[in-house]
Amino acid sequence: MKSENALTCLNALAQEHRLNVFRLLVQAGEAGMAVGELAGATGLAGATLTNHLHILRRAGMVSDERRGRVILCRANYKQMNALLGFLTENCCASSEDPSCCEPVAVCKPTRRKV
Amino acid sequence: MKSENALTCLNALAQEHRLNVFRLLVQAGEAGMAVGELAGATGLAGATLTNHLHILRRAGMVSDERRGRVILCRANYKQMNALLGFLTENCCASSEDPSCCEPVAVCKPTRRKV
DNA sequence: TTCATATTTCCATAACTATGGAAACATGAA
DNA sequence: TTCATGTTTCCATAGTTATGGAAATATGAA
Repeated sequence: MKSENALTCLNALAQEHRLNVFRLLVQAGEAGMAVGELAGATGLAGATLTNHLHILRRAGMVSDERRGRVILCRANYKQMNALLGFLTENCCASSEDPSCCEPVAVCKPTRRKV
Repeated sequence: MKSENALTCLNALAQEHRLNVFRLLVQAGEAGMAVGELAGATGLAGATLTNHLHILRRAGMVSDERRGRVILCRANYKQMNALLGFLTENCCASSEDPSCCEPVAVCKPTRRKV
């Protein structure tokens, strides 16, 4: 991920309601959440939520799919991982301090299919 | 890290010049960089840079130390790692999608002193 | 003390962002 | 077609953020 993209992603997440929406979508997982559900969960007015979703979409953090009248939103884990990759490289890559990368408990101990 | 803090950190990094400053400090490592050096490297006016540094400091991403007439700034890796931890948990923790966490090359393969 | 250098604070201005009402658009049901 | 529902677009307003000049502060050197 280029720093330009990372900026867009950081920006998308650097707002209370958008971070909240993203977390809700992460919790919802594959099932996703309809825009209306998100509106209910966050208490945001429709137009406001649409604006925030637009910013998350442009950043590639959220994708959506129309299902009849509702639009189902999902968190885009790939993009989130790309962002984490960027931040990790830009936190650790050029540093000589060996302790720099250590303490992050990076991911829940899920089985990895290496 | 609480989501309130994460927001402050995200916000600190979600700006072109601040991300740039932070990356420069990461590259500089332990040696750090003086405010004046940062001004030279970024081309920002003093007052502008001070404002950005203030935001990075408040977020705990940058610490500084006076050395005579210059003020030496350093990236705070601990805070960066805490932010990465927050994001990772909020990307992966509650998800049932096993592929979610996989592709992140989290840290450069440094020797770890487990 | 006086001076030069480094940085910050103060302040005004310009630019951007968040908010939400009202109208428009999209879809499916009757 | 008509209607109800879900979502977006349009637009104005209020609030926040970025920028940098000028003055102030801090430090060390002469």
